[in-house]
Amino acid sequence: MPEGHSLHRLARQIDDVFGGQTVQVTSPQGRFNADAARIDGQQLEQAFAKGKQLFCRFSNDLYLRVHLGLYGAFSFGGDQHFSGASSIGAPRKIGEREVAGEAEHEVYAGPPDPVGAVRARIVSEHGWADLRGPTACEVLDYSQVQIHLGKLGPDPLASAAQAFEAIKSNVDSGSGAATVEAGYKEFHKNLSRTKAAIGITLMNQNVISGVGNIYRAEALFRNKISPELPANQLSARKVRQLWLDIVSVMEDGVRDGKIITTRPEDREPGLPLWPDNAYYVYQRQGMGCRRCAGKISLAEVAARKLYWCPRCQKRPRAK
DNA sequence: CTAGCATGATCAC
DNA sequence: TGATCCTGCTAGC
Repeated sequence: MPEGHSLHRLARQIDDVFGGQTVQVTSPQGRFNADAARIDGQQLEQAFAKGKQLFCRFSNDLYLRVHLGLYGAFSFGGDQHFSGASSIGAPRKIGEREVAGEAEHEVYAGPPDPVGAVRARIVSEHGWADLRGPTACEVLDYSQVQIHLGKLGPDPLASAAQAFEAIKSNVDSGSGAATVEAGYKEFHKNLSRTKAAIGITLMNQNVISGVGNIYRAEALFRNKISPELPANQLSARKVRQLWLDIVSVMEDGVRDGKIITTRPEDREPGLPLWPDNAYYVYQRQGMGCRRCAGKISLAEVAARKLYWCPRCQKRPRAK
C-alpha cells in the first residue's frame, strides 16, 4: 500500500490540483453515486491525511473519506497547469509508482473516458483524478470524521504535514518538535498498554497510524528490535528511539515518493539504489543481512509477511 | 488465458 | 485463524 507516506503525498497533490476549486464528483463505476451527489459541485476546501486515510473537506461541510486498502490508487491528469504524480497508491510490483505528470498536452479536452472500475472521479477546470479499488470511499459529516480520527493512533507524519501547511499558508507554526513529542508520548502510552508482540502492534493503526508492512519490518530492523518482543517490554528510551526513527524514515518517504530505509554505507555497490538497495529486510528472505553474517528470515504473522534478521534483532533473554 | 499475489482491514467463528 | 472484499500486474500455462 499506500503506507502513510503515500497518503500524505496524496493529500498534498489533491490540495494542489483541487484546493479551493469547484469540482464535479461522479462515480463512473456507479458504486459511489449516492455519496458523490452530496459533494458534487461544491468547493474542495482542503485535503489532509491521518495514517492511511485521506479526508477532503468540502464547502458544504461534508467530508470525503478514502482508504486505499491494499489495491486502491488515484491517477491524475490535467492541462498545462497540472504537474505532479500521475499515479499515487497501490503499486503492482515492488516500489511506489509515482510517475511524473503529463503536462505536455497542448489541448486539454477534459478527463479521458474512464478506464476500468473508476469508483470516484473528481474534475475541476484544469485537472482530474480517478480513484480505483479503495476499501473505503464515503461522504461523512464532521462528527463522523471525528470518530474516525479518534480511533487512529498518533501519525509520525503529523508534524511534517503541519509544517507543510504552515509553509503553504505562510504562517509560523514552529518547528513541529512539539507535535513529534506529543506523538511519542501517545505512542509510548499505547505500547505500554499492550502485551502483544511489537511486530504485530506496529501494524495496529490504533497504536500508531500510517505504518504498514514495509515500515514495520524496516523500522524494527533499524532499531534492532525483535518482532517477538512484547510491546510493553520496550524501555521508554527504546520507544523514543523507535518513534523518532519512524518519523525520520517516513518523512523521507514523503519526500522521495518511495520507501528507502537503508543508510548509504549499508548499500551494495554496483547495484541501483532502487529497488535493489532500498530495504534491509523487506522481501529479502534468504538473502544475506546487510549488517551481519546472518540470513533474513520470513514468517507469516497475522496473515502478513514478516521479515527480519534473527541475528541483528535478537530477543532479549527471558530471565 | 488464468491463478496468484500485493505496502489493508474487517468480520465471523 | 480463516474467509472475504476490492483491482490490476505478472508469472506461468
